[in-house]
Amino acid sequence: MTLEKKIIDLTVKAVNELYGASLDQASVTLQETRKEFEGQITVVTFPIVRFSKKSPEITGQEIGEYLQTNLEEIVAFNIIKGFLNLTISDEFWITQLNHSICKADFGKFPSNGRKVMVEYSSPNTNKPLHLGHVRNNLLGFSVAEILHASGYEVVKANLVNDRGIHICKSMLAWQLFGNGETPESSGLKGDHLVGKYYVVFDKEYKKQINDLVSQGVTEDEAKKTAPLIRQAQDMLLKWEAGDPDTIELWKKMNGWVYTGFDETYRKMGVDFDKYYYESDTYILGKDTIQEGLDKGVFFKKPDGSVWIDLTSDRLDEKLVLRADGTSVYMTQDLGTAELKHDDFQMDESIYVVGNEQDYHFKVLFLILDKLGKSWAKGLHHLSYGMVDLPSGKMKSREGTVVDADELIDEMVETARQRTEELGKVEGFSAEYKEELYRMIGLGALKYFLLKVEPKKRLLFDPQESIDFQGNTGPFIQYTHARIISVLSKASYSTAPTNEQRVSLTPLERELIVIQSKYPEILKAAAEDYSPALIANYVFELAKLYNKFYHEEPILKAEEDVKQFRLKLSAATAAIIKKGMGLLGIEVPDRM
RNA sequence: GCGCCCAUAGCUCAGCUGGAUAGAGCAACGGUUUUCUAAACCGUCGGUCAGGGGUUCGAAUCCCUUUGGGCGUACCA
Repeated sequence: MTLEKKIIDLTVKAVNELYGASLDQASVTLQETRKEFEGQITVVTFPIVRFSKKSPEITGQEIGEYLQTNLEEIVAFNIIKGFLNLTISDEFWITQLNHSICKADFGKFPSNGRKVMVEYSSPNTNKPLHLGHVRNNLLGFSVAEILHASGYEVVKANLVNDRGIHICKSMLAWQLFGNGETPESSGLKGDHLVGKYYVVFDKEYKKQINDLVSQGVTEDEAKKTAPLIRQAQDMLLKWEAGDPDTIELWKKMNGWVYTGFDETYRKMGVDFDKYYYESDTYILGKDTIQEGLDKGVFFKKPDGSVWIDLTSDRLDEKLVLRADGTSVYMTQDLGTAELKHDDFQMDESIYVVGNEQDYHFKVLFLILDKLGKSWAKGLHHLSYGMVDLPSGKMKSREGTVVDADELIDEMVETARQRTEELGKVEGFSAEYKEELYRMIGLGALKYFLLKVEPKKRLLFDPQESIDFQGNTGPFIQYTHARIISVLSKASYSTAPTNEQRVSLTPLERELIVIQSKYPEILKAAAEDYSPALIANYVFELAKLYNKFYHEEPILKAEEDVKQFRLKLSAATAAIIKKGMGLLGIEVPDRM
């Protein structure tokens, strides 16, 4: 039983014995004691005052005395303005360090027997990945790691959007203007090559629209009748009909894209257990529609289209199948949800998708619930905000995007420059240097994107967004390297548990207190699907360690103090490494 | 029009189920290296938590409302 739990139980008991009232556990509020006061854990007495019918000060005094006599861990207490601050014995904290924090499995929860799918990335195969996708990928990967560490079995899935009119646009443009260009002949990465033709399509298409408009056609009409869009639509029909030439072209160009994506994924350090392709799943969902009709959840309009009425849930009527029997987005998402569940029988399923689809997922989950799918309540949309540039929103077709590959390369390059300027690479091998620059550059980028709450929009200024000082990835990586350096100077390997330490300095105590919070932070991050909680926690830990490092000597301390501080340092490094690992960020031993 | 989300220091962000004088980082200014990595540490400056009501012993946090921004409201995905 945790100390917090003991305090809560005893407080309830104290209220019962002292005031003859029954207080429920939830109304005992504990919080961390503010730094300026003595103590580590604080009981807020205000909720108890109505039972004690005494002033907060007297109530605190009485509860405090009761707790101190009945809990050996509490060695002192003080009351300030109705806040009962409890001082926990140093012995308790030392025991925490020795018997919990130093364990290899600290912060790793045992299996909870539940399976969760995290679907993320879900790219279109007509253009390379950009900064927005990077946020998506890092979020998805990190959430998967966090859920795994908190006891889930995790399946990472990627639903690739590999078909549709937008794919045909790239294919058509390549066919018309490509002159047989290939990744090999052009030296372009496959996804970039295909993306180039997506832009070409748009340019040529606009040209045709302008021509038509200048001939007196309205803009709307021109958009619909321009030869290029007609050809693209024809191509889509041919694709759906299984025309061999079209399929061959599609396979060839998608193959280029996948090769490119694989490289980008590898660079970002993300991976997947299962790929789904929309070219397989887009026909799904019709059975579900029939099921819904049979159950009376859906209804048919006179034209034959199928709808669901969600007005009683304060939403709209929503189309789920066209009059001609073809699918809409919702149709295939219904089918895909069933497919995924049939494949894995997971208890929960997380969709990492941008917040412009909030409404879609709300409706999707609601429909599945109305269809009586027991697993529908385990579905969750992890919605995240767009990444903005100083110039505004990113738009692929207009070329105002921050390309993922370029961004990563630039980050690594900046890391190289910074590191060399600091003159820290003497004696490092060429291989290690490359590895280090990659770690730091990527660490900076990942931390920058993950430290912000997912649902918030994010402003990315290429000129100044990514720093290497303060609340950044490199700061935390540096702290880790520093600790490893001290440990290696002391030839420290394993933690002795029998040093004679009995009292702690304030900074040592603070460090153990914050270290012991790691498991609950991990749990909260898993519940909220929020890597940001981990990021902010690790930063606090690193910051506190740096202060400790600066103020209290380690190697020059007396032997038993030295051993203790080494152990404290090793524990800090281990938590930093684990925490950063949950964010997909590696930490170097030297930098 | 309707629905959802956001608004905290000059900038980028924390702030747990309401709790003590609202916290970091960056930027600016000033200090700290013959001592374990100065990508660090310490200090100064900086806020009517968008505005207004309400609930409460107590509100950045909950409710209502106004304003500003974003997204959605497609037989696109």
